[in-house]
Amino acid sequence: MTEHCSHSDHASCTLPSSEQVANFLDQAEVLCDRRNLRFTKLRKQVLALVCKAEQPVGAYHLLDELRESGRSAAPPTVYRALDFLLEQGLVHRLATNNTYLACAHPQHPHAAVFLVCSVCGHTQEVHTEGIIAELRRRAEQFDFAIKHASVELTGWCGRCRRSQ
Amino acid sequence: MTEHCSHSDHASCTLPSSEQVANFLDQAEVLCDRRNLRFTKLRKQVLALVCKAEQPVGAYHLLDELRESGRSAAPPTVYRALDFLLEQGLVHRLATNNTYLACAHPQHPHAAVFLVCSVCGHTQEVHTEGIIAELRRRAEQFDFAIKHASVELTGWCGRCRRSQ
DNA sequence: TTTTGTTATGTTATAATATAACGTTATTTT
DNA sequence: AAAATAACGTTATATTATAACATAACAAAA
Repeated sequence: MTEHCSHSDHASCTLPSSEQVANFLDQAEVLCDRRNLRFTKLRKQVLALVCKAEQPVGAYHLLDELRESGRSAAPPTVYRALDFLLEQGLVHRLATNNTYLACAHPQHPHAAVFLVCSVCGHTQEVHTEGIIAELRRRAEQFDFAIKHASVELTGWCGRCRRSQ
Repeated sequence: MTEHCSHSDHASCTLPSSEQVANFLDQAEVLCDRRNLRFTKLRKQVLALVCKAEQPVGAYHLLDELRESGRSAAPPTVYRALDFLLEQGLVHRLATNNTYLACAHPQHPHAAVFLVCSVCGHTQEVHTEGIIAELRRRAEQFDFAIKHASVELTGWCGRCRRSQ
């Protein structure tokens, strides 16, 4: 698992080129091995589907894809796999639209900020530790210890704004 | 509608004392009048229910309460009222747990940060314009214009932390 | 290397959350 | 008063997620 993001803009690293997907899956396998967890065929397949999607996907979309692949699958099939991947920090869940996307930086646990375009659906994971640290400080002032930060910013991406 | 919060800690102003609820409903009515919108009996009743709840409530809980009050109600009844109240900034929706709570400061549109205790459910609206402004700046760096910020911090409140 | 325990998955059913569609009532405007 | 608009009633259904229990796969111990 690489430690640093090679992108200049600090946006999502999980672009769906097949090479990147394959690399990401390999890294996920290493990560699970190190944690003595089973990166089963199902989990790998679900992660691959999430990973190669251009945009965050819904659970039932993944379910359809699993079925199309020939596998017998029901809702618990996909939710259980997603739960595992969420716990391991390999995917994120967007609460505002009930979708899942591959984590850009599974190597170290992190809270992330998501920019969700309400027009085209394009979603970008931005990792700004500064923001999260500031939120943590503010929460502490209220005697509150953050376990999970859901920061989802919905609006218009530049592309959609310019094309009206 | 008062312009400034009287609390020292900048937490939620909507505590469920009946006096405060009545005051809040009056303010909501004034706000709707000024906007030439109808603060109907249903909308008032739903806002009252949200407002007097000690914690954020689910839509179907509100539905039950409407029915208990003798009114004929179905899911659209409550969702339509909630949609209106959301649009007017009188209530917020928490995406992480599908609940609704009265807005602490409906007088001016604002994005808020929520501290949600995963143990006792206690939820606090914190209004830190600094955080939201900073998020907006960060988003701008990505050519992104925020329409809505969902910032929900889940964790342990001091009370639950101290009692383990 | 069977036995045993644990983890993961299959399967059916159902819970929980939310909206579509269309008819009726109430309110506002003309 | 008539027409237009907005709100609400009602039925049905879509969407998202979990409960519960059986079977299979894997790991650890004997």
